[in-house]
Amino acid sequence: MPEHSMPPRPPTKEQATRAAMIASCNQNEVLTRLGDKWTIMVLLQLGEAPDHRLRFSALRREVGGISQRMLTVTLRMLERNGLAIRHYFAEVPPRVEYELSPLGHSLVPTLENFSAWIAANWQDMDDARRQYDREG
Amino acid sequence: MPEHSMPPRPPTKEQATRAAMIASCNQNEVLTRLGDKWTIMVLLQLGEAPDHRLRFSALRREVGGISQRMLTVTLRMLERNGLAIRHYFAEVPPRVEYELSPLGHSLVPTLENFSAWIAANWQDMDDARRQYDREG
DNA sequence: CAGGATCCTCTGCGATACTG
DNA sequence: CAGTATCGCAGAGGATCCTG
Repeated sequence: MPEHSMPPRPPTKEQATRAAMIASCNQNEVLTRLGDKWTIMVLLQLGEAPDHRLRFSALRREVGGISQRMLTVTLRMLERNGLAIRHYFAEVPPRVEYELSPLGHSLVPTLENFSAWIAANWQDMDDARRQYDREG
Repeated sequence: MPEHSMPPRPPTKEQATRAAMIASCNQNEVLTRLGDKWTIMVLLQLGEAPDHRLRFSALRREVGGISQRMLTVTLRMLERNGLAIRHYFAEVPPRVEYELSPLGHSLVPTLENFSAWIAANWQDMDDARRQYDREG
């Protein structure tokens, strides 16, 4: 079964090929979830927002370049893992706000470190890259 | 052009669809490179190693679960971006050691934070996930 | 407005085989 | 030992169209 389409509410299978995934591999596993660029960007934006809270469209604008699909998927994943809370308002044009949970909020400082490092050092990386490429 | 095979020494094209990628988007760009799980794992392992230095096979063992191909690709990318230094010894069975550059080393503390956060909180994420899935 | 359903295109990455 | 070269496929993720 190709399994196209967006993940229906219970997103996907959780079992890897082997259930034998203890501590060390969990690190690895979790890194895979949290490490992708969209997740980090979304968490950072929520972290910066007033009340650590933004509605869908605002979040999408802030993150920039993310498709609606990926934002949905990313947010669903954050909600599922307890990092974000979804507030749904059954208004006439529906409004949905996403808020960092305390757990999610506790991750923000680390991500901001990461972000700051990049801001401070991407030039150096760029230079190194250009030199590497020139040398062939 | 399908472009299979491993990236020849100058790894790949660097230009995105638009060259118009200034500051904010660079963040995004860099996150894509550094954010993947293998890169982080490799940097962490090198950071922990004596002299921040390990040979290829040792590194592969430490990281665990990484294919030889991905380790090569990851290391090449770290070298290209000035985060790691490749030391080649033209011995009879060749030996290659990878060492963190000062730049690469400066990133390690942040990654260790990340790692520590995961170790401290993956249980909570797990619980949240199970509950989310139960509720459907 | 928020997001589900589809379709379709890349590419990440493992498996495998070969070399200096 | 530390790669390089290929093949091949599952899955990530964009573009679109459609609703409550």
